[in-house]
Amino acid sequence: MRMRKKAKATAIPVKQKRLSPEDRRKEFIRKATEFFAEEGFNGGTRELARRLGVTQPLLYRYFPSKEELIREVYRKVYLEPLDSDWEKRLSDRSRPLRDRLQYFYVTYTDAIFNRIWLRIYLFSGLKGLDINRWYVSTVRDKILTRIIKEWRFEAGLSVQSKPTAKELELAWVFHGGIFYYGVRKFIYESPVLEDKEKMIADAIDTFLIGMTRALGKTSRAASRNLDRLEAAADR
Amino acid sequence: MRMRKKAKATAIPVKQKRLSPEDRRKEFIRKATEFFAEEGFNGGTRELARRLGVTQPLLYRYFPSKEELIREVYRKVYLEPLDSDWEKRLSDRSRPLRDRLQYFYVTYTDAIFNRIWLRIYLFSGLKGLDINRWYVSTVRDKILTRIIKEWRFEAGLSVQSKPTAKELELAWVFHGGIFYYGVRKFIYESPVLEDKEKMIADAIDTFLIGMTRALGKTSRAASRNLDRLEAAADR
DNA sequence: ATATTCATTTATCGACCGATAAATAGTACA
DNA sequence: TGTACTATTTATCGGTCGATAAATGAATAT
Repeated sequence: MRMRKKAKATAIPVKQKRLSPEDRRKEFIRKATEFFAEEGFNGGTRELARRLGVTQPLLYRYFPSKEELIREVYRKVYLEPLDSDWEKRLSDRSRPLRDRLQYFYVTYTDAIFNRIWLRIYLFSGLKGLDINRWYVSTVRDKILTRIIKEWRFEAGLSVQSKPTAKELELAWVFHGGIFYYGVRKFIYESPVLEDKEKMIADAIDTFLIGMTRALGKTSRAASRNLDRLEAAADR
Repeated sequence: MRMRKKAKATAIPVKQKRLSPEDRRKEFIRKATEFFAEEGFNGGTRELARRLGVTQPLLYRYFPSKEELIREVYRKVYLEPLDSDWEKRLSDRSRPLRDRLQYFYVTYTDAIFNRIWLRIYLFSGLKGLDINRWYVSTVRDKILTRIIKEWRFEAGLSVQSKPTAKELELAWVFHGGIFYYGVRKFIYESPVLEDKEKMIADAIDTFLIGMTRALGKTSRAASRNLDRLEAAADR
């Protein structure tokens, strides 16, 4: 059934305000992110403008088109979780990999596990955009490949060659399992184990053991490492 | 930029056909599923009708509204992967749990790992519909709870009590990791390890070891079982 | 052959969409 | 205070949307 008539927005006569263009623009992008996260990218510019407390044509003074505004939203959302120093810390071999993974996934999920980020990510993912492909590649090349490299180092294996397809797949399943926790909590709004850090710790332990079991059997160092890991997992 | 004018659909004069109402209806739902999977639920009824080779108002002879047509799509998609005998087979204790899990996840993912199912699922999930909540609950109560129960049995633990939050969380991360494989392949269209069965086998091995490590330590049977599992994982 | 039935098409409605042009009003500076 | 500048609003356009009513025409019964 189609809505007959929308209750006319009671035009509360708020005194017209003027903001500096930069502030306006930032505010527009910020609120547009919230708006499109809830409504999807088919949300109308009129409703968006209403929530911004301005009229719809004003949007077009700041963005040449709705599509361009949405592109700004993408840029902000996709770059947000990546502007950290996680890459450096992930490679800091003065600490055990297990601790580094724990730190990385806690901070990374602090950045992306929220309704807005996840919904924008999923909406844009369904559109098959370049930026989404770029992000997935980045996760693979910058995060998972690095994790595999560090794991190989701790396992006493060669660090030079590219990760094998099997290594990558195990890392993806691990990463995806953690990611899905956020989807369950913020998209499906399903109850989850409240202690996120514990969930991550368990996933990491399982992942490291699984990696060593499935791929690290060939070296003595790997076996020693497995023992150590399993002992650590007892904590 | 907005499209100026759509190239008029060259009205190829296909002789008007009459189909039986039942066939028409089924065909409409089938094609509508494909259509909405690609375009999202904001796809227009005119374009849908064009792909069906009929005119737009005809849709309203078979469905009172677009919303009702979409509901039929939901019903079909959400029930499709569940009309199997997996629940029985998952509980068939004459076979090792590892094999049962392998069989279940191979057949389950055979059903849901395709572009259409996954996209409809994600689109509808973002709308926060009841049927999506119902499906997630079903996965938890019928699949994961069962898996935990069977795992407990093999581990020599009590089978009576409900799964703990921690057990459920480990199972969800496992399940989500596998699910994400399908998302990567069919939504992000990212390259994945082509051998799906191998991916599932590795995920299962890792999961079972992880479960026993994290939760099964208290019983002697569990320890024995762990040894057996680790031996099996060598295969 | 003619009448009846109903699947399907043609025509059209009102609402909403993104976008543009012109009018208005807040602000800064002389 | 007056004037120039521009942020913001009002008004409006063409297009698309879901939905409905009326006209058409293919199958079926008589």
